[in-house]
Amino acid sequence: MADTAAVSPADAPARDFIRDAIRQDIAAGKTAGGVVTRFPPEPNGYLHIGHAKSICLNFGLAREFNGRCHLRFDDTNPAKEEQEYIDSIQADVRWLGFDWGTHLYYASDYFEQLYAWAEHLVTTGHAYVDDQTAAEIRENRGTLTEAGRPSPFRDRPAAENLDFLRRMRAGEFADGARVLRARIDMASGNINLRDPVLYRILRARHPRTGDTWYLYPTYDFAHGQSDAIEGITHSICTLEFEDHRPLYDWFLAHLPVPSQPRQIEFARLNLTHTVLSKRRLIQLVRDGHVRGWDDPRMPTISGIRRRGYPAGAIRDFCARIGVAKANSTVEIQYLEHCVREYLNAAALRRMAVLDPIKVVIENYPEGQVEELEAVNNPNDAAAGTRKVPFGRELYIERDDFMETPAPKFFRLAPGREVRLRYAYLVTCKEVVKDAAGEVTELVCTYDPASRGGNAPDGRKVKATLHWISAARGVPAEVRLYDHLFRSPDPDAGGDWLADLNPDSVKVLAGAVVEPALAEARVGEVTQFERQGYFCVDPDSTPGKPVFNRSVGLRDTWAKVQARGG
RNA sequence: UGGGGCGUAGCCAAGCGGUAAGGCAGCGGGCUUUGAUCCCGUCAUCGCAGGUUCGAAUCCUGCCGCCCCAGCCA
Repeated sequence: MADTAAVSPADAPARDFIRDAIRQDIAAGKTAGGVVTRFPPEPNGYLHIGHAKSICLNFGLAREFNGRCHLRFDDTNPAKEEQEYIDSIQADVRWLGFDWGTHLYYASDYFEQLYAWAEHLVTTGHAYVDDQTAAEIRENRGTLTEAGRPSPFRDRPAAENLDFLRRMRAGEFADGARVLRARIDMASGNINLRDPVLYRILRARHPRTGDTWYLYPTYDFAHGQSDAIEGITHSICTLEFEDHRPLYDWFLAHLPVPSQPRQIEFARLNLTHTVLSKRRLIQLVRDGHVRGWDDPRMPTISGIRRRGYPAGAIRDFCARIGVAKANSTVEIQYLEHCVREYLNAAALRRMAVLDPIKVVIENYPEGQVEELEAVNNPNDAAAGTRKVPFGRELYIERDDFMETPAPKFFRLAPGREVRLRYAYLVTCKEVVKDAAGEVTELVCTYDPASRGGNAPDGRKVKATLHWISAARGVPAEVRLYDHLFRSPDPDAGGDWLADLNPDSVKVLAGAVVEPALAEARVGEVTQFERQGYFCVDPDSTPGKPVFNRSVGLRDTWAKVQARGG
């Protein structure tokens, strides 16, 4: 399945408050060097669909404005970060279809410069070393309605602060013994301005800098300055950082930074029937509620990829949900729609019987096999055709037969004639059951004159079924997925884990697929006609392919059934 | 009760003073060798209340509701 398949993104150029702001900045001459954005993940977990929104936004902006987008790891907290995450994040961004060129950076690349700026703030009287414990600092920070109290060390002489800061760097003090704080305003209504911590002592091995540092900058002290160093013009982040913008700007104003980036905040993505917080995703993996970060039920990029969602569909989804500042939760059905739409154009059609029931065509010659021509994609003539073997013994879907057909059920039933796709019209003559009363076989007759699917007399049938030759079909395992959580908002009930969907995966070990599918490669997605889109899982073995259902086809019959009871 | 945001249909979202785009879902219909795709139709007066104006979702005022902030996390 080519990722280049046509999906028409909105014809009109995207329009949102961020693009408007950038256009204004360009018009005002504030972007002489071009528009530069960045995607700044912390390598403490795997990327998920929410990050995809940010990635598409940042890289998309760079593309639209002929600028560039940097990939920068926000690796300021070695206690939580790992190389595994650094690697997976790069793979995921690439898979999504974006390229940072030579612009791969790490906040840790700037540790030396950041430290120099810390000394600068100390020297200019804008920062001080605080000896208070973490508890004391918290205590003195005040509350939402009460101002904070100044630290007893707040007015320490600059020379003394500088000495302590250098000794902090030299590793003379224990973890947590002292911190460097900005001297701003302990009474500010914005708590971020109540003398925020700039550096903390932390003896942890950093994935990139190893053991060279005993102190690490906080996010606030690292982020804006890193943006400034890289010449980022627009630093786009999520709403929870809105309160940090005054601090972001404060650093840019008080330090001799090489550029003045602008921070703009947008609402992060929320999706129904899943969770998107890193903490929870980690918990799902660690506690074994899923099989790993790439479990097809996970909203992670790696999970989505294994599930068979094409990168192009994700990009389309991100473009269609838009960017705004209102908190919002997108229905997961919208994502599924985008996947279907993309795959409808791109995926080849095949036949597969998930839950087989045997059919014997009693008037079809024993031992005879015919190769019937089937279309690969009715919406794309260029996809060509293939041959599908037909024989006396076949399998059809158990759901496609009802001994006593319900109203509006127009598939196979005793005495009823239906079409076997690309093959013949067949009529059910007899129902064979086992001792338990379970239907084990259907005896049918076929109309030899209906080869290909149409009768010369022009008579119509109301249903067309997919089928597989019993002799030539290939056994397969098929995994059907449903939403990971039962309710739209797993949090609503108070205990999100209690909302886990016990039926989020259903394994069908006895499926049988057409021969052409035996050659499908891992990751390839095809449409199983009348059922959905299925992706070859890496668990596949030479004799037995394993398929993940990416998403089902729209099922009007299921809807009718549900409505009718 | 401090500070910062947000409120347009079930969901997402345009709109930037001139009389409510689009997509998803839903509903009705057409086409059909996938009950798929595709096609057509249908589906809101903009949180509330005042005010300004010839005219307001768009401006002003006051309410109401929701979200974020008191990590040496990001």
